[in-house]
Amino acid sequence: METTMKKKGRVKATITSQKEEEGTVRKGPWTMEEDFILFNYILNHGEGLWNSVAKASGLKRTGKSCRLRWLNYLRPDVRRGNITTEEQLLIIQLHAKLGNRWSKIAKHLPGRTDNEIKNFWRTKIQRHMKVSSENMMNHQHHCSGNSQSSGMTTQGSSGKAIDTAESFSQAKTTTFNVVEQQSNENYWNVGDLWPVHLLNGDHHVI
DNA sequence: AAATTCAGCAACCGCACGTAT
DNA sequence: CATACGTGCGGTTGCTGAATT
Repeated sequence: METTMKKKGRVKATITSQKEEEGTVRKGPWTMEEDFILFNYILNHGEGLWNSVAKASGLKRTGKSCRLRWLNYLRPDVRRGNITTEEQLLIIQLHAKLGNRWSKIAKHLPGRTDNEIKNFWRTKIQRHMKVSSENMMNHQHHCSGNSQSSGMTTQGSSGKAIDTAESFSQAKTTTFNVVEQQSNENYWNVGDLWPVHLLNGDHHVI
């Protein structure tokens, strides 16, 4: 997977968004106004046909960007932060079964997005696994010396993390405690957008 | 108190796949 | 059947705030 050189995306994106040239596609963080527009539009017209959403709503965003914003943030049933112990375990188990099929895993966790699960996995679990495997390596050096199989699979490009569930759930009971996360204070609450929905008297979505 | 490092997360990109023409 | 287009997915980047030095 050669993706190391290919993206410098967000910095450039932010700059262009600041310049705000006419007719160009906006990138980077969403503003509250944009959220408001998208939210309202989807309430009135429903999800799907994202390219049309992007055009018809007047947003200078790509359809992809609109979709992502809706799915990961604006959607009313989306739950953010505070991944419970049960959810953590479920993620581990599903990942052992499905590999990096984040959207599949997300389907088993109502309100969770593939992006959130993916981030959770990378930041919390993968990091933990790395530490564990380092510890294990040290331990092996001391004990036997020649066993190559570490028992840790850090997930290659397509493989499944066969042993991660086991090792994680073991470790979890002893050392791994995911810090309860605050939902991002930097962002306006989706609830702030809800009154619009009610004002419109429009209930046919959701 | 200031500088530096680390961790978390939103959002981008490219690719793959499905459907329409 | 071939091509175009729209959508979804997974990997990656880089900003930001928190923690540490």
